[in-house]
Amino acid sequence: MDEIKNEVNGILKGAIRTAIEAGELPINEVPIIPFSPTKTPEHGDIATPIALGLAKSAKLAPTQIAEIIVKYVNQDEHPSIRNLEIAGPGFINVYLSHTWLYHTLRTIIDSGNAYGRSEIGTGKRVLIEFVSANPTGPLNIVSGRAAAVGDTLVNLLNAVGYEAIREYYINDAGGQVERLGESIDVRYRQLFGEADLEIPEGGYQGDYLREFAETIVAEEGDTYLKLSQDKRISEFRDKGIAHLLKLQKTSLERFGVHFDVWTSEKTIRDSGKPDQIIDMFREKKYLYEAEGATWFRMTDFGDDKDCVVIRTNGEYTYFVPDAAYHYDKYDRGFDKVINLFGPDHQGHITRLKNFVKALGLADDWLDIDIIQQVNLVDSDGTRLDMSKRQGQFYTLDALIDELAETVGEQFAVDVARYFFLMRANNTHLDFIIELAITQANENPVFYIQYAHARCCSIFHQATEQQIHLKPLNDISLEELTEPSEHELIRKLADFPSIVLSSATEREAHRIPHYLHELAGLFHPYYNQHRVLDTENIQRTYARLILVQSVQTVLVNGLKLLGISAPESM
RNA sequence: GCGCCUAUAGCUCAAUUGGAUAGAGCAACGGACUUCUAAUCCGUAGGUUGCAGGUUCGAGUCCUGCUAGGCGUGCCA
Repeated sequence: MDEIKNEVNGILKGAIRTAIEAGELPINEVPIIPFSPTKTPEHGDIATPIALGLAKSAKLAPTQIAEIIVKYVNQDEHPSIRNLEIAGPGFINVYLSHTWLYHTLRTIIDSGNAYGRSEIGTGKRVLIEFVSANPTGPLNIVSGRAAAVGDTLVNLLNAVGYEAIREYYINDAGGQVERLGESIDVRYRQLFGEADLEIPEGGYQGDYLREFAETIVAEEGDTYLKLSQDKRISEFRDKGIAHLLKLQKTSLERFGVHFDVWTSEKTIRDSGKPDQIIDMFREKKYLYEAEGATWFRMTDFGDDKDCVVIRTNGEYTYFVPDAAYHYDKYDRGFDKVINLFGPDHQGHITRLKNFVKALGLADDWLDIDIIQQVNLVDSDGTRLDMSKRQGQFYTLDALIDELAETVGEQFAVDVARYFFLMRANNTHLDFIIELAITQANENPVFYIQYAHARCCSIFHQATEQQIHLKPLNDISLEELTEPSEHELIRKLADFPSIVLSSATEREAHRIPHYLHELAGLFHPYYNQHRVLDTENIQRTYARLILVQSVQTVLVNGLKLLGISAPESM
């Protein structure tokens, strides 16, 4: 598609140049030619609104300009163009000769699992940090969404040439993990008769800590009661972090997400890098003392408030290790860094970006996207509210468990990933459990997977009928004359540009939509036309190539999403 | 109060970033299995894109002001 677009681009530019030289187009230079999508086949294969754009500077009616441009295209010299048409307010619709369709199929077959890949990011290293949940509880649904999106984003960036990695920041230092230690301490002592002890303010109420305390007692008995409270809490903190981190890792592995790098906040703090950051900020006069604390002049960067970086008790607020962490990312040589944050980190975005700016790094070096909230919608339409602090929350594991009950483990992961990926990141996502399981028949995931299974089935049948694929050069693709076949090929031709734009715009949801559309063209085709037909073996060979191409794109697309492509269902 | 996000068919969402007649899927109704898998297909229906202005050849998309919801907002992360 891109090749042919370039060719058409060149032809139109040539026509415009000649028109200017002939004095028919009163403009100074040949403009960049925009292409707009053709929604229906009546609009041709490629369309451009260039005449609309030139209307103002040329002081001519758009249709008039379009006519002039078309007049200067010598169609005899360009066999790839079948026809040019002026339509609507002045669009130039380009109808391509069918050879490009067949060429597309050859490209897909030749490229195989590399079809869709491109090289815009070659030589650039990108780090994507996502999930990074506090090690104070199991992963919840929003973390699951972030995991699916981040994982796919890395796949997408790698597909377009970047060298992208997955990184998890472990918040194993600071106030929250202190509360974790205290909470475990309470649960532990409750098991030794102190029933009226309560979880402290800001602590963690969830049952998982009760269970964890029981495990400790079962394994080590009352040994911790002999320690001082401070010592005991710090032991429990470290034990708890290790335990919950392991739990999170297990959930992520189950969900098919493998992080390349795990960075510990505690390690960052202990490295002395935060101290260097503070020194650097002090040197640059970004800091001042007030009310017994040390403040950062956030207002210098356009924010409406300054913020505390060293508390009155002498400890750093999380900003300092966070700034140090990002400087560390920079030190590791990444050309670009992307963070996916949960909805509760809104306020952190501007500040972190400002800190990064204060470190002297480029404004667009760090991009931060919010992965919005997920509402689990119950069968009766009620939304389950989730808050870790109140102990009432839906874990990623619980969700997969629930899905797996009806559709099995593999599909449960597939369905969850698809649902998390099908919506734009910044929209609130309603996860309708009913649609994911009870109505499995109408499920978009199955719809796509079923299309793939049907492709496989056709090849299976072909083998049974002793029909064997021939080399591409021996097959006459001109047998593919049905409009539905051409429409399918056009859709297949779109795939690389969809992958490219999803990657660069970080809009992973376009892939699920695209695959659903592709399946939506394939199923009707399958129902209306037989692929295997011994009466017409030449056409059979050609159609098998088409089916193989569809299969290839489905596999490549699903792979980007981390969703399986079953051969039979 | 201020900042960010969201508002599109009964429901959940798209719309290639300013392009042609705003599209899918659910849910509803009627049809199609001696056929490469009926987890499929075919047909019917659904809209003042939250409201009011503005920018221009052209606005769901951009600017302003409202309305409603979500999140955030100087020593939690």
